Formats: sequence, C-alpha cells, structure tokens
Amino acid sequence: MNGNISLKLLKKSLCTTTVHFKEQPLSPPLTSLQCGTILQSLTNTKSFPKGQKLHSLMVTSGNLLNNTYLSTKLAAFYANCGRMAQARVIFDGILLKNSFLWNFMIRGYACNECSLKALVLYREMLSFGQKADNFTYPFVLKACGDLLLVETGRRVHSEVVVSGLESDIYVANALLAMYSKFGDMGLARMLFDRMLERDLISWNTMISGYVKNGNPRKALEVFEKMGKAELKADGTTLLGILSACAELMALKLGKEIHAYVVRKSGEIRNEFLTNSLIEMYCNCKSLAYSRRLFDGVKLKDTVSWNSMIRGYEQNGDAFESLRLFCRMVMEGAEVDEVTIITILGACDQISALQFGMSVHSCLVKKGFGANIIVGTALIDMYSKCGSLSCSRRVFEEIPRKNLVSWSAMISGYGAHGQGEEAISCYHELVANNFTPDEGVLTSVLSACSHAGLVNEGKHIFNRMTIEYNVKPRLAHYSCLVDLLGRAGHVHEAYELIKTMEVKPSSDIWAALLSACRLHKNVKLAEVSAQKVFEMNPKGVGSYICLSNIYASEKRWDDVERVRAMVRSKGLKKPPGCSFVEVDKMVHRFLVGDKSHPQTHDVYAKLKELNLRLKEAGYKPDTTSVFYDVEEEVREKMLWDHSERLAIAFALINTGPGTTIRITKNLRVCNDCHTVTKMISELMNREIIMRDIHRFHHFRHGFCSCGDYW
DNA sequence: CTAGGGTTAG
Repeated sequence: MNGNISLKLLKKSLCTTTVHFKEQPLSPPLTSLQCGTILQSLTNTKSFPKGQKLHSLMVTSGNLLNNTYLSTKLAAFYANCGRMAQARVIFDGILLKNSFLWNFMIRGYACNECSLKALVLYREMLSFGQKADNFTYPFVLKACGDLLLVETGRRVHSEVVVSGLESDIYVANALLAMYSKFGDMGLARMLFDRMLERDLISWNTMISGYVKNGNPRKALEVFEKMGKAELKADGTTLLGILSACAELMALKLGKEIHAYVVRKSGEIRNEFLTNSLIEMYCNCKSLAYSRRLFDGVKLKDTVSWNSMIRGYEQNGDAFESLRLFCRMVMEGAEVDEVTIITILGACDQISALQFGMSVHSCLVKKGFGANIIVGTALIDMYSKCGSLSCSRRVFEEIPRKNLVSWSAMISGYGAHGQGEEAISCYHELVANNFTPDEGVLTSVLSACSHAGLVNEGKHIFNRMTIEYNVKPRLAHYSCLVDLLGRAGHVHEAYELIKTMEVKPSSDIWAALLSACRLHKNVKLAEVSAQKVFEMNPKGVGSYICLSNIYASEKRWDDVERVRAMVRSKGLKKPPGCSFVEVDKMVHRFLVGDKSHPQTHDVYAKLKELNLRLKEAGYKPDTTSVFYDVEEEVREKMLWDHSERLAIAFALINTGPGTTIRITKNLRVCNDCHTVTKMISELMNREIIMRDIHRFHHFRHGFCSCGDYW
C-alpha cells in the first residue's frame, strides 16, 4: 500500500474521531513530512485537542528531536489556537528561529489579548537580528493600536517607512486601523488618500473608524466614494453603515440597506447584520420594524435581546423593556453585563427600586459586580429610584473608580438637592488625583444649581478652564444659566447667554425662560420664549411655560394666544404621569386616570385627604392652572394630578410608616408640592418624589428642597 | 502566516 493513501486515512481519522487515534497508536511511526502536513491542516482548522495528541505522539516517537522545521510548525499550531503558554515553551526551545516563527508568535500574542507581550517579542526579534517583514508589522501595529500606545505606534510607523513596507496593502491597512483606534482619523485619512492601491478592507477600516470616532457623516461620505470606485460592500461595510444610520437616525438609508441585505442574502452573510438592523431601527425610533425583525430571528443571541430591550428602554417604554427581559430570562438566553446595564436603566425610568434591587442581587451572583460600568449603572439606578444611601454604598465598593462613577455619584447628590455633599464628593475626587472632565464638571455645576449654591458654582465655572483646561461647553453654560436664573439673577443669566463663546442652544434659552417663570419676569420670558420657539418649534414645554407665566399674571388673552400656537402646530402636551412601586409592581397613573382597578378607592382616599388638609389650613394654589375658569373648577383640576393619585394609591396599599416613592414625568406643580408636604405630616409618611428635574424628600411637613426648585 | 466587524454608564 502506498504511503499517500495511509496519510489520507490518518488525516481523515484525525479530523473525524479522536478516540480511535488514542487507542490505536499508529504504526509504522509517522515520518516528519507526514507530521508536518497534518500539523498544517490542524493549524488551519484550529483543532486543538487533535494537535495536542499529535504533539505527544511526536514526542514519544522522537520526531521533534532536533527538528526545527517541525518544532516551528508546532509552535505555530499552538499560537494559532491561542495557547500562547504552550507555544512559548516550544518557541523558547528552538535555537534557529526564522521569521515565520517570530511572526506567528507575535500574531498569537497580538490576537489573544497579550498585546504587550507581542511588542516585547517584536523588540526581541529585532535585537536577535531578525528583520521585521510585511507579516510582522500588521500585528505589531495592531498591538500598538489595542494598547493605545500612541508614541510606540508612531515609532513603529517610522520603522515601517524605513523598511519601505508602507505601501504593502496589509501594512497600510493595519496603519489605518491603528490610527483610527488612536482616534486620529485625520492621519488615517491622509494615509488612506495617499494609498496607491485600496481594497475592501481599506474602505471598511475607514468607514468603521469614522463611525467609532463619532463621525458618522464622514463614514457615509466614504461609503459613497466607495460606491463610485465600484467596490461592492460586504457585511462589514454594511455593519459600519448601519451604525452610522443609527447614529444619524437616517431611517431612509437604513431601510435601503435593509432591502439590499435582503436582496443579497445569498452573497452577504453576516451573523451580526440582523442585530445591527434591529439596533438601527430602534435608534430611528421605529420599534415596530425592530420588533418584526427580532421576532423573526429564530436563534436570538444575547445581543439581539439586548438591542431590543434597549430599544424599548431608550424609547421610554420601560415596562415593555422589563417584560422582554423577563421573557429573555425565562427562555434561558444568556444575560450579560449589557443586559443588566440596560435593565437598570429601565428601572430608573419608572423608579422600580425593588425590581432594581433584585437585579442587583442577580448581577452579584453572576459575578458582574466588579464591572465598573455595571457599578456606575447601579449608582445611577439607586439614586434615580430615590435611595441615595444605597448609591453611596455601591460607590464605596467600587475599587477603582473612574470619572464616570464619580460623576454619577455627584449627579446623585445634585438631583437630591444635597449640594454640599456633591461638592465635597467633587473635592474628594480632586484629592484622589483625578482631573475633572467635562462630565464631572457638568454634574457638579448642576448640583450647585439644584442647591442654589451660586458662589460655589460660579467659582467652579470660572476656574474650570484655568485649572483643568476644560473649555465651558453648552452643558456647562446651561447649568450656569440655570443656577443664576433660579437664584433670581435673571439679568446676569441673560448677559451670560449674550456673551458666551458657543452658540446658545434652545435648552439654554429654555433654562432662562423657566427662571423667568419662577421670578415672574414677563419681559425677559418673552424674549427667551421667542428664541426657544425659533430654535425648537416643536418643544411643547416652552409654550406651556410661557402660557403658565401669562396665566399667573391672569393675562388670559395671551394664554389663549400661546395655546392657539400650540394647536396650530399640532403639538400636544404630554399628559402628566406618575409611577409608584408596590410589592415589586410598578403602577402608572395618568392625570385624571380612572383606569386603575382600585380607582374607586383611590378617589375616595383623595377626597378624604382633601377634607383633612383643608381642616389643617390648606389653601389651594391655583396659579398652576392655566385655564380661565371658576376658582372651584380650578381646584378640582389640581386634584387629579397624577402624583396625587399615586400617593393616594400608595397610602392605601402600604403599611403605616412605609416610605412612598413617586416618579413623575413632568415638573411637580406648586400646589402638589404643598399638598405633599402636608400629607407627609398628616399621614406621618416619608414621601420621596422625583420629577423631571430633581428629587423632593418630604418629611414632617417639609421638603428637602427648602421650596427652592 | 497577514489587515477591518454589532450591543454597554454621566
């Protein structure tokens, strides 16, 4: 029988069964050539267990002794399987290392999260006198990129130039990828434009580079040019473009890509594409499209679930998001950190504290507790659900805090009106040798504005550029305008807007408008309202704010004029809506809601409360009602505000002394604020209420905001 | 032996 056939048989047995091979040692022994061929095929298929067996066979039969050729192949095999420790043992035993071996080892390290070792080995290679070649550089550059070693990367780049390999397409593409990881798209673009030859990978690298660096428009531009260059998009291209569409909410293009994917489903296969489409539709607020795709996916992976769950969460449907999460768990899909982060986000929207706490214990069991993003999401969840002490505890337990976790903690204090704590947390951060970034500064400035800490806020604002080299951006100006305006310095706020270095946004004018409502400055209110209407004609909140101002001045003609504007634009005021959690169930009440099963009891409770409050001296403050109607009607219009329904419901369904937590989608009105203070005293309950801006802690007839909000 | 690939907190 000739040797070729037995070799084929052996190959076959290795590829199909492993038991057979182990039980029947091969005889006669394999030649080195045979071993080499088999190893090669095992390397290509990454058949680790089989290769390991062949390895032991080669050791016992002496094939490896003094055989550099086979040893090299074997090291390459282990490296390709990502078994770098084993590869290294063999590598170290080889005296005559050729470039193939060096390259394979560097690649192994670079592709298996040992980028630093890849770089060390690269330097070793050079000092051994082995020259780097076109196979070496791509992985060295990848390692530099992954480690974000900008200086090292540049040095390797210059070595590439010296070696004359800059025009090698693999090397050139690796350079593009490296600079895009560094965030230097300008340089990447320059290299890309200078390339004499570009392939699909070059284009894809540029597209995904622009997307990852927050420049989706440029990504689309490159995509368009790519079409002109008559290059056909593949799955990777489309992934990048879909991300860009999602980012830009470019539904039309997204749909075209979708159609293209369906049309080319024979040629373009990419397991990620459907998830990417789901994500794109979610971002474009087309939940129905997403859901249809999602429901059609037979084998939903974690990412499909995550994207869909997040879609609902981001589009304000926290309930559907939580329902889907429960389904995910029941169907046995694997929950990961991203799922948890998303679900915690859904919990904060509706203040589902108890649900959030059970997610907390679940994530600890799963071992996600050490993930800093999860930790930060927890801080946020607890503070948004009204439990700042839990936030602090989670915060303390994060061993290596980053700026985002600090920022979340500071924001938490801010939202709860604890300005002093926010500032001391900020000082703590500085004392821990962190340099505040934009986000941290926004959080602390916002905390100052909630607590009315005018001098502290101004001080931080004035020093941020000098001390931390952070130029004030819109968010910072917005906080400062809010801070000044709320504290009654509306003219100073106005001056600030007029002199600020960035173009004021509609939000900034809206902050001033809101301050004008608080301090009854009709003239300036009209100026700022005009600006908001120009810049954000669909923002219904500002029309309401202005008409509230007129209503409080009893200028009913003006109220009607503004209301007519709202009508003519076809805008609708979102109905007031409050959430309250009882026994792990979150209940939702709309203004005037009569749909809840316990409606009857709730309204009876409200009636009883109304009487008792009046006995206690309550006088309704009807200035928040902006209809020109009889006083009695106006009073009634206050009484079915959603937060009151929620409070009444909670009073009925929870034991004496239980803290009540309410979350409202709009700002709490003056009268509700007064009523809640009184209820907290009368019923001896702590009521924690979150409105669209901040928290109010009501206890014994007082609110933590000190009526400053 | 080579380069590029979707979801995550303020």
